[in-house]
Amino acid sequence: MFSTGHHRILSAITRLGPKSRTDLARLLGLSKGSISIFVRDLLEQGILKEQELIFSQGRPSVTLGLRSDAASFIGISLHTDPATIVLTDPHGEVLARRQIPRETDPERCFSLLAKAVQKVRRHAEPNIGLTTGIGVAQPGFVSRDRRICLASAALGWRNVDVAGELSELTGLPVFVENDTNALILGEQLFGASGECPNFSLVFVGDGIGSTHIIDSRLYRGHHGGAGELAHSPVAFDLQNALPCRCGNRGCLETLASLQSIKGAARSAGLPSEIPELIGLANTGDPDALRILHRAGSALGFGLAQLVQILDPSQVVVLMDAALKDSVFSNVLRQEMEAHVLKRPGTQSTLILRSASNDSFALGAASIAAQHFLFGIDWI
Amino acid sequence: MFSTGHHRILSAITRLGPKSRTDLARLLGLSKGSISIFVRDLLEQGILKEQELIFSQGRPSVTLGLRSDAASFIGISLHTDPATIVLTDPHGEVLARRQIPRETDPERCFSLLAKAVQKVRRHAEPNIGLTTGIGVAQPGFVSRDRRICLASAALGWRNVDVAGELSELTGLPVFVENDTNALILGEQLFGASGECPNFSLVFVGDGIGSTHIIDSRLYRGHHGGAGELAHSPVAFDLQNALPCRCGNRGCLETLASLQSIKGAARSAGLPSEIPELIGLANTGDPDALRILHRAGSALGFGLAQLVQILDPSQVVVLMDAALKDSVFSNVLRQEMEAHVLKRPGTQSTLILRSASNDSFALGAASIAAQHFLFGIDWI
DNA sequence: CAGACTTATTTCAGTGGGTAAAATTACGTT
DNA sequence: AACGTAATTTTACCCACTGAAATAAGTCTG
Repeated sequence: MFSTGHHRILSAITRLGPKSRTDLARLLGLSKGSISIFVRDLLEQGILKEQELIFSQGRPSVTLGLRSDAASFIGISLHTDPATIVLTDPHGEVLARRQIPRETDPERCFSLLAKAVQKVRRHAEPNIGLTTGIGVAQPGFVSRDRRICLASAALGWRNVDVAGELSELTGLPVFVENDTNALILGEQLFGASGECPNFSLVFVGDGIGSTHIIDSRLYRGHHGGAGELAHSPVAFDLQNALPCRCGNRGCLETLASLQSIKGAARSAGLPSEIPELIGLANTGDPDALRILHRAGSALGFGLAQLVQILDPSQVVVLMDAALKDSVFSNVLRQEMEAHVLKRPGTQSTLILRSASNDSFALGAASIAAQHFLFGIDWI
Repeated sequence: MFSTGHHRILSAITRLGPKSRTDLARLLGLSKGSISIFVRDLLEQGILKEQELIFSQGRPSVTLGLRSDAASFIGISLHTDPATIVLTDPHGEVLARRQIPRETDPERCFSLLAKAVQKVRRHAEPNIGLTTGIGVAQPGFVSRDRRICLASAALGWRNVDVAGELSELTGLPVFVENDTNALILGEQLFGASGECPNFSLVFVGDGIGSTHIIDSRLYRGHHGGAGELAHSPVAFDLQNALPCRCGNRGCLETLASLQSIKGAARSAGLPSEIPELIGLANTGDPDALRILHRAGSALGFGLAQLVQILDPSQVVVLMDAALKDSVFSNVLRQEMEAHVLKRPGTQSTLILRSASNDSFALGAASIAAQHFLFGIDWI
């Protein structure tokens, strides 16, 4: 239907914002003639719209933007227990959302999800674009073709044909992706990092997840294990190195994940819920401060490793809102800066952001959006 | 002259070894018809040759291989003081070599290099391929177009137009690259890692250099600073963290570089030359053992970080031959394995290799070779 | 050993994704 | 109204590549 030319145009406009035909020709290295034809197709299909006239000398250029009703996308997050289902437009605006219990039995899970998808679609305004696909974000490993869940400890799944089953029930194409990968793809498509060809994202939750966009593409690692920053070693002296559930010692996860923070709080006789712990720290409680300090500096240390090895243009750290506004953040930033090579003007920037409820589901939806907008081989 | 089709064929054959036309069609996703035409051109130009008949059922397939006399390439290493100049064939065989003092004054340096290049070319057998280009491997930062040395502390150069000057003097196209980058490109083209789309290389010398091939392409980092593994932090507890020349504390380089090993040996009143130190360690000297052990485990620790963050298919560590056959290697491997997530069958493999005198020059030559074989946009 | 079969390679007439340049459009300015 | 400028469209053409048919060069089989 659409050729790479069409998809490249959509890619540029989604990432860089509205552009004129002449801009696109320059940007993509195509002739104005080709752009003209591609754009006509996209206008006819109701995917682009002529948006704004820019006056200077000569004929005004007309910027082309994505139509909000070009299409719509379903995103499903299985990251935490209430599973989240969202319906978004091509700009990442949430048109409808829903939460349902996350079943671990595949059959029942998919059946509930399919029903929720129907409800979400019916619940949305009538004048939205045709829904073109479903993205699923789930913890664990996923096959390279984005169809099969190879293994997920959290869900207890092995070799579950998620795409096949869910596609059968809903009649829509389904794309499955690891949850943190989905997050960074969402950041790339819907977020502020669209122009960056090289950046990394780290998610701090019960565990720690990381992923990288390299050369504008998701980098999975050779065995699909890139982004195991959680198990990057931070404690060199084995006396202090805590044992990790992975069997090794000194992993970042043993110091900086929410689980480990809660564990440390419990051992110190403090409340193990994060908001309470941060409240205590704010009152100056030395134990609470010590725990948060240690966690923050461990993460900063791990991020410094990442920056030294990959030199991304930016690192986005996504975390609980409470955590983001606590000592944790400050220490994290300080410690990272203390361990990163100083080269003025060419440093990687650190962006701290609080995760929303829909972050993962939005990321999932962005994968379906990518497939619609950019075509199949942009994986 | 040659289209991407030709270059893709050469790329496949260089990396994967001789292949039949049908293999190439399948491998590159082109029709047999196109391959036929491209191959005819390459045979006519004397770049490929029909090599071997493979008999099975049906018409035997004929494998196509690179002709050794298709072309020849100059590689210049400015990595250490005697600069090395080699002339190689397309397989990375050294046809002639020469060493000259490494001048730091650009004018004089280039003039000497140009003369050495002429001598090397004259010195080689007469029946070799036309020399098509010069690669230069040098410490420091290089512009993205591979022409200018932006900054090199070791040479004291800033914004030196290496390609321009050397090209003027020799009449050959010149490609400049950071030394460690040249190393990994040589490994990719001439070495055993050609098939790997994702691998990393770490060089242990006076400093520590690292680079990554991601998706078959050299990854430089967003500011050209990927591969600063040397300044990745390994010492978490600041009491033990040594100050690094970069201004931070606890960098890998403060523990595992040859400089730091020699420094530690000197402080302990031991001989500061590596072979002697290793000799001592072999006799069981506790101080020598301690120093080598600490260096090895620091590097293993850093490599574990790299593996966790990037998940390469393999990590090649290039070092002094003596070092490679010492405790250092064993400890390095152990420490890395102790800190890498265990996932059977999908681990990154560690390859230890001793650096030869020509390693950097060969890497440099491989860049000229890449340009000839793969065309300009493969950077 | 002839003919059947199999597989590799070449030939050849399209096709689709582009390009380059001329023509057209739509503004401002004089 | 005429002119200058820059954006866009039209038009004629190019070329890399495809798919199918033809050809080549072997093995296998009765």
